[in-house]
Amino acid sequence: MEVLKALADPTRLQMIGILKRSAEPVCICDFTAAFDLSQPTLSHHMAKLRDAGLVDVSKAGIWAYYRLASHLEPKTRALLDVLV
Amino acid sequence: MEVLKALADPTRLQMIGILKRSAEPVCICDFTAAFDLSQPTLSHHMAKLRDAGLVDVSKAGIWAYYRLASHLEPKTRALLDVLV
DNA sequence: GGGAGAGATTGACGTCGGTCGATGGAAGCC
DNA sequence: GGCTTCCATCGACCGACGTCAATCTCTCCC
Repeated sequence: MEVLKALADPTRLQMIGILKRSAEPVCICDFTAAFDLSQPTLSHHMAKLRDAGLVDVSKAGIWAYYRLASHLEPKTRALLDVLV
Repeated sequence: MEVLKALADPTRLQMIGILKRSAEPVCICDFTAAFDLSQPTLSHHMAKLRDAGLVDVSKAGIWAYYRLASHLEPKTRALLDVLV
């Protein structure tokens, strides 16, 4: 349910799509370059995805690298396979 | 996307679940009995589902019978199979 | 025609959510 | 230490959403 709400936003769905298609973790700075939205807004969206358990974050020095959560529930994974 | 927003509400997701599990069309009066929400609220939710193309409605005299839309996109059908 | 019942629509209210600017905090570099 | 850069958080604004009471529309039946 919280997952569903997190995905029911165009920006976040696009974010998840990028993360799903990317083998490498992606830093916020890449999203700010791609999305024509302010950095706080993207950070807010990423927090929603994080709270929903959809992404994992790892900080490396100054940068924060996000990737699709490694251990998703089968139901959630099926959802992502349908959506993105 | 609009489908996703329509499903990202507990009441509407439950409604869709009822319709998906029911072989017979369901009238609004059945929902008002089941949901402890006012009739206008349920009508409003049903309108959202209708606008998203998720349900079909057929009026029979006084009653309005709803059922899962007969021709759903494969993607949408897969979504429902995962969610409900 | 007139009354009754089912459902849709309207108007209003409170809350939630997306967005931004400003600020805060941590890490690296001079 | 001081500066810069990246990211998170805060405060505020505004539009969207869920909810209800009241009203409207339509159909059926007397």
